[in-house]
Amino acid sequence: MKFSLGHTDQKSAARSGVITTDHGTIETPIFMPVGTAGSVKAVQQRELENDIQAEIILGNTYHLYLRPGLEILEEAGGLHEFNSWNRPILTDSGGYQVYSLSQNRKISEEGAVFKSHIDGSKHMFSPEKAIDIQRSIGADIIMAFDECTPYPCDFGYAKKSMELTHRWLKRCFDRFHKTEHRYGYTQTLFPIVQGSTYKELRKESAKVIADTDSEGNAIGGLSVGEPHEDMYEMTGLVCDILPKEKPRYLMGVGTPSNILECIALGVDMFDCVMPTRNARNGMLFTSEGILNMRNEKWKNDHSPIDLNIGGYVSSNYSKAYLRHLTVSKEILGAQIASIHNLTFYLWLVKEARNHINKGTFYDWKESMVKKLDTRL
RNA sequence: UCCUCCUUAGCUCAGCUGGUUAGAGCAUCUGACUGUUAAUCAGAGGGUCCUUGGUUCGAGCCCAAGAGGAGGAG
Repeated sequence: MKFSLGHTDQKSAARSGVITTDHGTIETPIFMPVGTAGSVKAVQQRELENDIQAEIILGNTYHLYLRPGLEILEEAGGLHEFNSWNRPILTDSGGYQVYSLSQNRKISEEGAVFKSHIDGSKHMFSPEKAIDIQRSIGADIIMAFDECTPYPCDFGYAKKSMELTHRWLKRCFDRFHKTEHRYGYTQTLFPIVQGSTYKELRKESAKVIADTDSEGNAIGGLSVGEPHEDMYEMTGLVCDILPKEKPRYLMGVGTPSNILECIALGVDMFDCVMPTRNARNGMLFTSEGILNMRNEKWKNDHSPIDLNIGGYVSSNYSKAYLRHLTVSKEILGAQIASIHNLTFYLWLVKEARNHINKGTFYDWKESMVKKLDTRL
């Protein structure tokens, strides 16, 4: 993997750049649609490529390991072959499941024991295992196995957890360096900053991560329920410490305005389930603001979903039609809403990139943020 | 013409030997959702209990008449 920095904004830490992987290039800042189980829910790969113009998507170690399982993925020749997506893929390590499946797991120095949410069976995830699985999946960017702490989290636990994540990180790198990519495409491992909402822990963690020989770095443990100001403060703090010449990935973020604010703080990569999950639940993000498609007020609104962002789906289907599909629980409603929301997210980061390159990012961001959080 | 059964929320229906403010599912409306255990979850509104009269301290429930519906007999 290679990262070359483009322009940097004068009034903020925002920057543009290009990531080069064996599966193609990614222009940053970028939003990465989440495809947990090898599928961006309700969206086909050709729609991701043609309509949404996604440049990289996510997969999830825990979910793919449980289903379909590594044997099938290896048989297929890796996830790219299996799901017919031949652009870059990033896999999360299962670290987030340490948080989200907290009812069904136990953490020790060795790793985490999970009870499968599918059949209740027990599985051990260690840093080594997380790397091995991600070698089998074959993503271009793979993630260190970490513990994502909940919010709120007391200082003592946050510190202990961060230190464990750091020890796990060393084991991840050891395993990563001792193993090879499987399918002829190189892989790169991103370490993850933790430290909850404590400045001194975040600084400490960021220094540890900055000192690794990684090709890119991630910030985890945010957007788990903390106030936005905390999220921005931690992100800004960490970005100042992480090296400029490596891409910065803020995991799990976020709302459209979260993304613009964090681009301003120096983040290059984002992923979030929000555009897809909320789409399936009837919520649309548009260039004018947020709307709930179930609301009665769209019943007779025959105007297109969003004319400002381009794309077939957003400029052809009307709000009234999408409301009808949503209220009727037609599958097509979930598909249209998902494609629209992702098209919008990709449009948003592309606009950000263009404004960074033109030197007009900060003022544009300030005016956009107000609009994006408006409830229509 | 007679007999039997039915009538409770927009719809389909619960509602005990009569006893607080009549419930459910669906539908409607509204909200939540941030490295997906989620096409999910939560909340709200909505009633002439067919009508009228009676019995009773008290009736969705018992009695009478009527209205509407379903089935059966002739």
